[in-house]
Amino acid sequence: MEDVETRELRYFVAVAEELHFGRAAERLGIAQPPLSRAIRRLEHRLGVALLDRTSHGSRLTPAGEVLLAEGRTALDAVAAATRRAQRAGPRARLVLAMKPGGDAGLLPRILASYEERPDALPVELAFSLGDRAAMLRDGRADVGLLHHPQNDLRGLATEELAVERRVLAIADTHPLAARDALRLADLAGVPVPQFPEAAHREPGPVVGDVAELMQLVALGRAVALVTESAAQRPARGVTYRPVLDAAPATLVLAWPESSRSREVAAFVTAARRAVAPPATGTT
Amino acid sequence: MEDVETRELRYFVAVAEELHFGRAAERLGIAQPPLSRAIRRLEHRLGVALLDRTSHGSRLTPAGEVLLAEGRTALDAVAAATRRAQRAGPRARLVLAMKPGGDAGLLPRILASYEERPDALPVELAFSLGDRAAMLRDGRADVGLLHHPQNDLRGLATEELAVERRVLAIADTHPLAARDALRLADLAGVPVPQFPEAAHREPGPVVGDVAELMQLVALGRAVALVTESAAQRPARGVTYRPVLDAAPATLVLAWPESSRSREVAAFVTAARRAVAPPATGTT
DNA sequence: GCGGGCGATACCCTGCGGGTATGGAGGACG
DNA sequence: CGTCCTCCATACCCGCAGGGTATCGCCCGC
Repeated sequence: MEDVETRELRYFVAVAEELHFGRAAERLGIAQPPLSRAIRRLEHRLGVALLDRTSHGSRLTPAGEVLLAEGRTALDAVAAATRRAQRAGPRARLVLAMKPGGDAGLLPRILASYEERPDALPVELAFSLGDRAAMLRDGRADVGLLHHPQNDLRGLATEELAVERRVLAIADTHPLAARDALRLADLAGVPVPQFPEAAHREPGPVVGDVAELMQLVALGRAVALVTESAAQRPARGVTYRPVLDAAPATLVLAWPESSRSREVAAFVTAARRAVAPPATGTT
Repeated sequence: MEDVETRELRYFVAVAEELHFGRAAERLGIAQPPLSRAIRRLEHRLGVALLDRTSHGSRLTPAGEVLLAEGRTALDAVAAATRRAQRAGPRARLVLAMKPGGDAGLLPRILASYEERPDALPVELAFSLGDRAAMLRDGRADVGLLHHPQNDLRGLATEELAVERRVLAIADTHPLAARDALRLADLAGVPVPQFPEAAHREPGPVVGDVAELMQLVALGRAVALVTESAAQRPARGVTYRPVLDAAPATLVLAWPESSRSREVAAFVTAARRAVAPPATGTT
């Protein structure tokens, strides 16, 4: 019951993800034998087998599955601690993670509301098409604009900001664009691009930014479900069509649930005030 | 931006809590100079000062405050990962944290419901008067019976089980026992025992278990607010009196929000089913 | 049966984490 | 105002853990 160092956890996670000591060692930038030894020592210390080694790759034991899942969140927590501490030094600031255009037009009001506070920190916007929830979990961001249920909000506290319908971005020339409204079933065979975000080995083209995406859509090579507010910006060759049975997306302000940060709390309060219609406010 | 080892975090947390390198080193079981070096190296690597050293103790910088809070949760996460992995090995089991008598009488039904499942694991009961929420956070337990708002449920997912009124346990002979009902204000000067749980430097006697507590109450040296169901068990020399304005306690089943464990999910489902009145169930 | 791929073992070396001894600065107190 | 005491930092040393190279043993596929 000694204690486990983050290095050991990183090693184990690498092996568990690769299921191959050689590749894992390469990814970690070390040689294979020290890695084998480290994992072996870890198993010995915990008193459980983590991997079933065969001569053609390895497999996780149940304990290994658990350590993979819990170890990832532990590594995130460690990374979050160091990053947030660094950010709290001189030049302290608040990092807001969001998808470009993913604010439903609310961001100016929210920022203005926050910046009214005398103790407001500079707010740094971190645009990302990737997993913004992960940015909150590992400390790259302090607060984020996310969508429910599209994002996995576990471990995050949230404040609902708006509910948005989603529409389909599609090429003018696409046969489906001739119709006034669509259903999800109509999209069965159509390629939907994946951001690195959803690189869950799903099929479909992978795009890196919004411009690429719109290019693909205009060319008729793909379609994309976007929120109604994002569809305000016209793009050449692209039109928008309602999808009758697409679940709406709820825009939420999210932050790590464990946060006791006064600054995050202040930002959340300011955002809530900015979004709530003044009439509804309970003074 | 290297990476921070858990040892370094433990060292920093010790220093941050003691605000004294010598005492922290003693607590950690090492000498003071290596500790100083480790903290210095950590500050250097993060690029921020964590402590303001004076020749009479030290104080935390803002970055240090952040690292203390976030570092604690990170250490909890690491501990949770290893403990849960160990528990997932052979002799896998589910650990349920609860206060003795803190189940509002629901536990037998919950356990029976869970044990009906063919894949049910053995359930180990972990009785604790201490911080049961912390047991979930650091992996000593998998699920817990907690009270809202008495427990800090941040980072935990919960399922409401019951709402309980709280009553005052008081000695027969106590002057206040003569009255039929009390208000919180009546308890102003009366010592309320603290469990190590609430050892927030509050005044009042500290007790280690329920027997000690009841002894103190019977002797008139203390009173205790307990849930109505816990008051079912009579104790010699102790009576129970309603407290009109004591906020009720909600008994909740709680588990780590980040848990993806199939077993925890099964237990929660079983508990929900056991507690919901059959009529209300949406078969 | 043989070759190739993968993990384990053997062995060495460097650096880091730990120790003791001591210096230097700042506050308390006579 | 000088002295002492407290506390952290520096200097120096040692041992081991963590990393590297070379090689073995095993199993699977051909």
